[in-house]
Amino acid sequence: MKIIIANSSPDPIYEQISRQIKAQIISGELAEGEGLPSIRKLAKELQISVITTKRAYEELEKEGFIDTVSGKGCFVAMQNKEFLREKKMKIVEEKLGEAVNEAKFLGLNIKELQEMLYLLYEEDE
Amino acid sequence: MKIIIANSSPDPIYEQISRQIKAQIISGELAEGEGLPSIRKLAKELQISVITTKRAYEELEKEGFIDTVSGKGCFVAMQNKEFLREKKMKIVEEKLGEAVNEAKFLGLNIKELQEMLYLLYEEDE
DNA sequence: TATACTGTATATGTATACTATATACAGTTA
DNA sequence: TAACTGTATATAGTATACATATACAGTATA
Repeated sequence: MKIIIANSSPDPIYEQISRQIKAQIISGELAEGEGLPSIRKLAKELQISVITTKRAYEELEKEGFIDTVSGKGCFVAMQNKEFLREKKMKIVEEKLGEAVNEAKFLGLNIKELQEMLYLLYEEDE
Repeated sequence: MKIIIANSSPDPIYEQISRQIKAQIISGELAEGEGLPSIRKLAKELQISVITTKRAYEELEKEGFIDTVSGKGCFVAMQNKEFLREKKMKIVEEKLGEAVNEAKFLGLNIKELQEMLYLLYEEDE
């Protein structure tokens, strides 16, 4: 498994790790049921503390991307497509909700908002 | 000018102030060119430090809602409607942009996003 | 010009949250 | 038992955010 830590990045190490693993799960690069490196192994490889890798894995577990079994290891969760989809929706919904609240406060109507969304989406295709 | 500070609120004082003033400017309750209470006067009234009111005003100036003139005071900015609109758009765009990035990363298409947006907007009407 | 207002700049205290850690503990397998 | 897994607790360093006092500088006007 490839993980790259940039010390120059403003993002915390544990987040860099969990983000990269999450991306690999979503893209299918990491298959369902596949085992992840143990927190110790990964920590050694990346020259960081066990606690930090643990925290990265914790994030992933909280979001349902992996299952972790004490004494055995961490594994990519079996996720039926629908469940994964729900999870994605929820993440985006949160962000979108903030935008909507702001828009309402500022008096933008739904049409304006939709147009804006469309433009932003097409922007860098 | 009415400003209410809730010590129970998790939001910092300066933000409570700037948010309320911003709302009053947007709603027209505070007219263009109208003078705001001086940072000292407001600070005394709210029983807080001058620096805190100053900070609230700074926020407002950064966003273009007020103009502040050293030695004279702070005034609601002259804002042609178009300019105000642009500003609103920019604020919302930022939030919306985050949502779009997340959506793309997660592989949601524009149609799904638009639907989600619509539902969120209609939600609490 | 003196006075009484305006906003400004600097240095400081405090609290809180975040990141990362060491180390001792507990489960699993062979 | 040995060698691997993850877990829990206590701790330290750092960064950031919030609010402050106080000394400074611009402006108006009596």
